[in-house]
Amino acid sequence: MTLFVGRHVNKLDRKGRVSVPKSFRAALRAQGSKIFYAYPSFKHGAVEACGDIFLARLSASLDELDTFSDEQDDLAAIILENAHALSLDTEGRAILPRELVEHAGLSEQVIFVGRGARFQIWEPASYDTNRSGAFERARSRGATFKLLGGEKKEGRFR
Amino acid sequence: MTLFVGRHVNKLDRKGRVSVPKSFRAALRAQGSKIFYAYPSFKHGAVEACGDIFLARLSASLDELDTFSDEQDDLAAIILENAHALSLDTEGRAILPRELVEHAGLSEQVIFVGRGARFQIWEPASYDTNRSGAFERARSRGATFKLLGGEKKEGRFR
DNA sequence: ACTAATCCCGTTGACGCCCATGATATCCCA
DNA sequence: TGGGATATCATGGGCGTCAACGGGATTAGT
Repeated sequence: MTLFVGRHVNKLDRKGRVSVPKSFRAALRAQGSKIFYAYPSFKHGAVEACGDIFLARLSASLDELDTFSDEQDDLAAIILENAHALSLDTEGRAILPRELVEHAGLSEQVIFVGRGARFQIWEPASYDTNRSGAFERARSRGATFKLLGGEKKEGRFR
Repeated sequence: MTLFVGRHVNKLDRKGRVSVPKSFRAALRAQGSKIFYAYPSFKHGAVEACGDIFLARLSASLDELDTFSDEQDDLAAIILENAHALSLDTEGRAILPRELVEHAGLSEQVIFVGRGARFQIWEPASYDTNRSGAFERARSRGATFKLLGGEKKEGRFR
């Protein structure tokens, strides 16, 4: 399975290293990635990251001439510009660039959050503040699955 | 058959392990899953679970959205984020994360409930309460089945 | 030579492997 | 048809292994 799933709390040691969760490493390996790409989230004070597959989608979107949305192209370009290619040491740890640590306000503990093709890295307190309500919001608006069928819309980033 | 069918009562031991019913394990294997994914149910105080196939659909539905649309509260994203990838030991048992145990109020006994592509894990008392409620509601509406026929198994029922 | 990245070990604790036991269901044969 | 033998699954617990972690040693880069 090439997907990033679930939440994992790990420590950021004083050398700036953090262990990437084992299941995330497995997903990266399944994507053929020996490294991963991390960039600041523009929606939140968090780090966002992905493997080769998602990055390739971003790149491909810029190469298309018939752009659907200039806004999307801008966002893709911004990500590619601000992405750091991070490698893993022999124990499966990565060193987070200072820029990203500051953007996300990371300290001792960080939480990895799987979101399918991507994942995020949060300061636990920020994560609680920003995301703990999402579950409740979804419930209260009576969220249900609509699609889940085999058919898919033609979208970009495929 | 890759579907989860029927009800099975199993024990949650003091290590937090629970045997996944044999037929459910067979369904997972038929899906090609050596693991399964468990997450808190939105509607009920229960654990919901699925195999690779369902989870891959969730992720695909996220990819169909514009990549940068406001996906934060999307149901699929929330599930991916709250899901735990659980593996089975040699005996076919999984350890249920504390978060899920608490959400469902599980104690000594749990009941596995097949729901087709997914299954649920309930505290037996909660299940009985909820189920009898659903039964009453359906009967008072004079509900009829549109699709396939109804119940197939005689199981625990109160 | 100084800084930073990578490697290498030792420690710790959780979880996966293993075996032994119990509880059912199935079969076989007198 | 009854009852013992067998197979299968669920359960309990001991123990080894490995992932996460911390820190020292080594290499690389400018």
